[in-house]
Amino acid sequence: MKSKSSLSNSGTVTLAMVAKMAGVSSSTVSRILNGTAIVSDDKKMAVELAISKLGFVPNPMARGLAGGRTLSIGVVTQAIDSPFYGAALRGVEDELDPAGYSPLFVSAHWNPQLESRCLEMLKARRVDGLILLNARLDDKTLKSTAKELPTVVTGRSIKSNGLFALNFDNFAGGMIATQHLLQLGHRRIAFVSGDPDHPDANERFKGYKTALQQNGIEFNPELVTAGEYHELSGMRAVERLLGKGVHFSALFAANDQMAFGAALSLHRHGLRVPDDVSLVGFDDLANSLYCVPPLTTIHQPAYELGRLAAQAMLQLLSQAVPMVEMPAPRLVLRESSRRISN
Amino acid sequence: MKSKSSLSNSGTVTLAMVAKMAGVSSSTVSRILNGTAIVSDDKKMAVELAISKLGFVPNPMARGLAGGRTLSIGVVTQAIDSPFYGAALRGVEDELDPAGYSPLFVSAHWNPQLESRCLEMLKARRVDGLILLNARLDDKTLKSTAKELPTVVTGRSIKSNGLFALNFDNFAGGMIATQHLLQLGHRRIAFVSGDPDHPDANERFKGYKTALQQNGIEFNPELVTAGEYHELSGMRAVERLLGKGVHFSALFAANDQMAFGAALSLHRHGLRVPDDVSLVGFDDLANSLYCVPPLTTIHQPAYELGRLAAQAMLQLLSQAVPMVEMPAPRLVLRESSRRISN
DNA sequence: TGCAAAAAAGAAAGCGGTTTCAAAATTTCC
DNA sequence: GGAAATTTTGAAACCGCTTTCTTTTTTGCA
Repeated sequence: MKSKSSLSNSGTVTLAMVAKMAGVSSSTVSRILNGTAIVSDDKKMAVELAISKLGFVPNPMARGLAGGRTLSIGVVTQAIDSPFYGAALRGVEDELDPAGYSPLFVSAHWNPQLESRCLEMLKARRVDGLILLNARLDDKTLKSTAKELPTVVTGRSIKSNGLFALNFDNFAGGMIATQHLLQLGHRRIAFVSGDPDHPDANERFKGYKTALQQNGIEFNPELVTAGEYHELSGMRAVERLLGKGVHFSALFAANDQMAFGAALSLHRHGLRVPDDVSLVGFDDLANSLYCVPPLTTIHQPAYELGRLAAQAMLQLLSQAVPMVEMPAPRLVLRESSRRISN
Repeated sequence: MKSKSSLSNSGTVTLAMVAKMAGVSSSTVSRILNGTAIVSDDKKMAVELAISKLGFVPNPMARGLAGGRTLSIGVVTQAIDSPFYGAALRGVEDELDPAGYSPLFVSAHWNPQLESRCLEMLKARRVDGLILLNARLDDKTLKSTAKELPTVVTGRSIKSNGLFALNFDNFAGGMIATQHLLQLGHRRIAFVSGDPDHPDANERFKGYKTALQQNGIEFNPELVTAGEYHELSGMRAVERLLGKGVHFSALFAANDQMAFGAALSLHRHGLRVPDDVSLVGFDDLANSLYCVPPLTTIHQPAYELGRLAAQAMLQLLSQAVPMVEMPAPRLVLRESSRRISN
């Protein structure tokens, strides 16, 4: 019933209003806004004055429609509530924000089909670029989406036009963790692997095997059992190991979450960490530092991963060849591992 | 150098193309898309056929520009990488997605100024609604933004037009936790409070005091110390308590993260949980279930909080009066608390 | 069967910017 | 000093969709 302005046209100041107030054409205002062309100083001042006077904020919609850019970049993660991805997302956010880009987060829950749907959705929203954190889609699909949109992926090594991959050296990480245990005198080191579908899980496993081998210790399949990267699977893994009567003085879990589960299960069985079994995780989640006992683990810089991915994206967007590299894995020594007793 | 299509006009199918293929006007296609008016069945079929044949996906930009709606809703959280907010965000995501809305997440890091900037940014992006998870801005500001945009806030009780508040009963939660400890025979129950700026922290504190009082136990300020809702502050709190030589048989931390820190500190001092001191947290984070020992805590349904907030938003958006309510707090009994050992 | 009223479909005007193209204002240079 | 080359600026088309306003087609009823 109101006489006018039921829509957003009420308080909205438009570029045209700025132009009128400054006594120039809207093209000029646009050019100043985007730095698209040289504008005389006096007009520039007049426009800037008008902008601040009116409190003008460009409408991203209109910009997107007209300019073909949305200043938003799609970020597909596997689970927004995962401690690992959470940190990465924050890194992305922190890096993108000063550049004027907004991240659009979607979770694919490790489901390739869902992941493609997410991609479709992001494309429909006309994001300017795509960051895929540990995507589950195959290389071919990724390469083809990279043809349409600048893409940064993590967790795999792959090269293509418009595509940049940021990979952490999971193999080295696996080796370092195992070597650490070896140096402490452990010989029977159990391993809780991650989902074999995750390439990073396999790399960590390979690191484990290689370290053993390099130290002249035969790989014993009995000592390894599969987990699924979450706490419960870590618990179950230990149950299985113990249930089969397998003896081990140390346990290396392919990620921290499983290590937490393992620690609990060990505790339930009256085995103390690290006195009875040394425990090493992988990732260095925020609360690995605060669990009891604090967990020795391989530091994977999730936050930095996010920042780097975003940085690479920004470079891709400006036609540059991304020049970023992941830090090398390193061991964080805490209290869950110790020299073998007796 | 390519002859054409440097912009997005290459593979993009537009509504106009659908219209042409179906032999109708674009208005008709739009109407079918939005259900804005009745369209004869034969045209509808033709259009739907054309849509699927062409693989047409409406451009949200254009939609937003023309229709004034963006189908996106702004969600301001405090820290995207916090375990608590992570779960809530996932709830928001899960609820919004089927309705066709996309969340736009931004983190304010508990900084009111940053929070206003986030709001500005979201408004500039023309979101259709705002969900504020435990905002730090004052009620007045919230009420005024609610005038512009449907708003859902959590963590406070406030009523206004276009504003819906979803509050968890932190007071009751605090009482329940304390009563639990009391029932186990504890009399000297230490309390690690949260940041006094958080209204929810204060409510929990009040719950603690009230429970004591109801059981005829005098409140002893010596037993309470302030934390800041993160692990480290929980550690420090225990250090302080122990440093002052304060004796306590149980400790109630105003959130799980501080409880984790407290547990570690207790461990460092050779105090066993729960044998020497019972520990109760608040929130029931995902890994409270997997720490050693699993933490007795007050369940706060973070995921559901997110869902409910999103649900309320959807109802607000459809002009309805939101009909959602937070579940009552409940104790989750685990292994960090036990009857006092005289 | 014929005409007014209702329903369905189309034409066209935005939404708020960017960008191309052409005109006006400056420079440059012989 | 004036024509030609340049630099600034403006007018207008357009991005892809929604919506108002008409026009055309149906339907209802005498």
